[in-house]
Amino acid sequence: MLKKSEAKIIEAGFSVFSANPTATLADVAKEAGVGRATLHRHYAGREDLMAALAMVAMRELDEAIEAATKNAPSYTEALRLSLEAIIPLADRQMFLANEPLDHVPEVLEAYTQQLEETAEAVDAAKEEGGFDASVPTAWIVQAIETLTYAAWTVVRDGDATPEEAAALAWRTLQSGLTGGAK
Amino acid sequence: MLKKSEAKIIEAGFSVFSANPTATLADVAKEAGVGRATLHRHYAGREDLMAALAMVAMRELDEAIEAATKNAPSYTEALRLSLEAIIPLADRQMFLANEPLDHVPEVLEAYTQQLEETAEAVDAAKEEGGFDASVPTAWIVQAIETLTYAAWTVVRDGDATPEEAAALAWRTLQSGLTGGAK
DNA sequence: CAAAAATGAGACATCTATGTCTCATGTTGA
DNA sequence: TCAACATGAGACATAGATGTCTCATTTTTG
Repeated sequence: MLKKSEAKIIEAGFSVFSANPTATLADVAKEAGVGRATLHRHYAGREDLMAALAMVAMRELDEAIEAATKNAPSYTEALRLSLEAIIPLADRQMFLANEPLDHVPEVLEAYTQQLEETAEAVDAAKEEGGFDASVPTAWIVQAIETLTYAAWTVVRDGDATPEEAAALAWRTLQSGLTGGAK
Repeated sequence: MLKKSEAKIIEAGFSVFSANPTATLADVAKEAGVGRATLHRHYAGREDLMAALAMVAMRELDEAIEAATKNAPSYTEALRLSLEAIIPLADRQMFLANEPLDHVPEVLEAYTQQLEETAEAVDAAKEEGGFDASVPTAWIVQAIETLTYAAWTVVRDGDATPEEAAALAWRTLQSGLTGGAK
């Protein structure tokens, strides 16, 4: 459990960096209603803070997926439910995608594990016939990631509700966007 | 036509910023084999340089698409050919996606126009039956963009050749990744 | 060749984010 | 209540990137 100040700083970090990835630590402290020195007492520097945010973000993703797929009837359906569950979280976390955190071992390990879990889920769905076994797993994983991003984008732009965006992303993955001839 | 130094600086900009989006102007000048002052003589600052890079990148995209689709038999096929043509250019330009250039009117206008052209192409493809008319154009445009990014990523990671990646991206868009039941 | 333009190198000033430290104040828990 | 602890405010030093300027040299152009 995080202490009170730490929680406020983390929350402010998500809020401020989502709006502006190059925001200052002073901006974060201000948003958190906390002195700049206090921020430094808890997080040694920008990189530490970013790493902490990344860890929280990945834990939130894990929990959301866990909750969404607890009673899923199949691996394929679990992937669909995961996609749906993740989209609302995306706007809190997308800024992390552009942060160079690979050299923080803890973060790298957690991220790698998440990718592996997705790959395993995709492989399991392939077994069920949910995905074509001849399509590389690496591509399916990448497509899931980027279509999640696409879904978040259209929601952000007001072009769709989260539910609509999730449905579109899943349809794109599963059956594509082709229409019948006119 | 760019002068010699300007061309070298632009090329160095693509190279250096692709590898590290937060690289210094000094890094760019060094890579260009040019004095730092010379860089400033041509581009007032980082933002100017980024805007110039963005304009060049968009012109390159335009030209690649123009060349690839000149003799396309249909709008749908033109989109497929465009996707294929764009992927090899992506690694030069992806760093621009995370730059906040919206407040440079020239860049914003060019970017908006590119999106509009894509939307028009998608609408035309819908007329042909290439895409389901009931799927929002905004989603299709977004899916094309993000799957292009996905394709670039798997190529970068060595998981596919550009041709394979283009084929996978197009298949995902058109017919999805579903397999038959096992 | 001679004038004009472009360049390289480096000095210089500036600005901003960052990180550290101190001290007075406030908060919490025993 | 009282002692340990956390915090806010602000001063301070630093480092790095940026932008400007000068001057000698090179390159281009007419």
